Amino acid sequence: MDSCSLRICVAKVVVISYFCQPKMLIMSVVAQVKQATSQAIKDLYGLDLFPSEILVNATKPEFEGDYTVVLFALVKQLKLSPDALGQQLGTELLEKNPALFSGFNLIKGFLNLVITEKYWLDFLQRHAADEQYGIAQPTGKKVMVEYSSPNTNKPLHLGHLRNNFLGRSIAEILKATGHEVVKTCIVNDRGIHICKSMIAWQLFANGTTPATTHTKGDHFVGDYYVRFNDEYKKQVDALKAAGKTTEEAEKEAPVMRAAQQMLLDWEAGKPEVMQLWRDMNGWVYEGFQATYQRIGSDFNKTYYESNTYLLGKDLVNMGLEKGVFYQKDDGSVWIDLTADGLDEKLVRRKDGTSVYITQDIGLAEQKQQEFHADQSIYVVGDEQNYHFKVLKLICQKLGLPSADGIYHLSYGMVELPTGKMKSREGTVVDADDLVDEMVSIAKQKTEELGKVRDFTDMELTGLYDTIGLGALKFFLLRVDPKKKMVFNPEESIDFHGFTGPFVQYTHARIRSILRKAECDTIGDAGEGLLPLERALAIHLEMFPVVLRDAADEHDPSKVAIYVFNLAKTFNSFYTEHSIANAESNEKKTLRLQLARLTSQTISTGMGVLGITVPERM
RNA sequence: GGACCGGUAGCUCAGUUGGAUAGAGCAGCUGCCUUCUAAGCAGCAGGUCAUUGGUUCGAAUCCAAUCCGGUUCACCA
Repeated sequence: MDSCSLRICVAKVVVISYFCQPKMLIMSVVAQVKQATSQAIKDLYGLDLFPSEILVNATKPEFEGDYTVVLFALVKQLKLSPDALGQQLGTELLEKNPALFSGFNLIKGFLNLVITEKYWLDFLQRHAADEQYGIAQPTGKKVMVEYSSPNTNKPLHLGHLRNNFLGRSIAEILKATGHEVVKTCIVNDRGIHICKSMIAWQLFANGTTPATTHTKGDHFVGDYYVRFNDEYKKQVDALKAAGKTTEEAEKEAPVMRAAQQMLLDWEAGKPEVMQLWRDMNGWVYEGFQATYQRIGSDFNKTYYESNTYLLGKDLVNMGLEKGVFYQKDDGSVWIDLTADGLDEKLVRRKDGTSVYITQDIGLAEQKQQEFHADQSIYVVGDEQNYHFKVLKLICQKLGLPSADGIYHLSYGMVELPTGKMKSREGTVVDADDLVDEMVSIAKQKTEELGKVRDFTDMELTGLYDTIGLGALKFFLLRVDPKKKMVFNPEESIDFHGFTGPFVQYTHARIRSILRKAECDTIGDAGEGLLPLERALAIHLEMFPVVLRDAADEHDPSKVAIYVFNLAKTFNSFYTEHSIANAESNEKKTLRLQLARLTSQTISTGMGVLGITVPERM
């Protein structure tokens, strides 16, 4: 099989259970509504319910109110009519929580509650100038996130971008929710696929290098990997034409034999092979580094398979002693997972060498000893779901301390409108090319609009990168990671609607106002919240909860969706009400608070997605 | 064959610990720039939530079966 099925990306994250987090100074509105409702039911009917058992939704726009308690479940337990229960509960809630509720109405089984104006005004006053809004206090928990994890035989492609953006983002989300994060990467720098590039280089390169050909190193090496496969196919065809079966031809093709010999030489440490291997990997790393820098990937610790591929051997012995593993007559070592609904799995070949999963067992243990993380997240494609299920199970059976913390953040493949990307058909979308194209379209659109003609060249370059990469990252992160997604070049290049540039644009507009308006957010905000002002405040208040949900579910798309809706809400408000020329000083203060907190929240939200937001665009 | 994942508007996606008339964006159609950036806003149109049956006050959401698509089950990584 093609070597692109190697572990392409891996990342580990530790999930911290909710109750471990320090209490937020102020509970979210929804939490308060649940709490108050729980208390009211206890006082009125003597029924003890956890706040979490009470269903509270945002009130639908067509009804009056901010949040809604769904009564049906309670109706049944309390044997009351929805109307009677709603009236009693609404009255009680209002009476006991005058600072929280200012009114209620009842429609069928839904108790719609109006939150007091003062609550929202206090909320804005408290956070308007808070640059840390949404950022949680430290939890004391440590999480490892392993992501990116490339092979050194070819450049990064579109699939790697989803992995890199996800890994980086989940790391930032975990940081924002108070966890200490260690970002790691495992580089697959050895094996038959690397040898293929090396053989092709020896045969066809005439000693050229990235420097002499002015080629980015990873692309240079990738070209020889392709060259190998071309040559291999040619030789196989020739052998078949000479009467060999397909199987024989594939085995006997001279380039394949040479690659296999080279792998043996590498394992034996043959000096000239090692030198070539180091040189070519060096070229690749230089290329990767450039790409990583551009897309914003970085790592606290990089592991190399050439160092880790022998790990786990002692753990196999331990497993044999413990009786977790068993040995077959031919000497190979296995674990029987049929009782867990899985199959038997080989952990050591009959020749004594270890297999992929054995290395991973060893590496999990090494990471644990090195960093003592509470959780270890692997950002790896869903084609390896089975692998990680088995990995965790084996580690658990071995009783390794790292076992329970293993979490596979599995994501779906990125497909094109025409179907899957296939290197043989030349439909692989190269990461560098794609980034270049996005940036160049950002340039073109920006020039068309002509709003930043006074920018210096350096500022313009920065802006194009911000917008082009923002569009790309947002496009890949706005979808639930678990699901496969279709990358439509035309749609992804759109800068309108549910896109990164839409959110960035909203931010730039707000910043423009704040620059001119002297940011006067302290002061009397008056009374009489208008519907759009209230809607924006409600939206802003949800941010910390959204971040926490995204962390708990390892899902950056929650943040992307939130931040888009926030921008949309702001834009409606912006169109309808003037901020700088508000009807009164109080209104101006209030709207500046709203604007400032919105820009801050957009900035933080986009920040955890790895997207920067411009001051102007 | 076993296991797992998915099927929601023409397209790309939200919504799934069961709750109000299933939501966005794009594409299509109407309006809105002498006023804080129109990369924007307001509106129209667009649905058998794969199919069938079940559970119940209530199902896109839960259960069963079926159809379709994908991944995986290597002495590959």
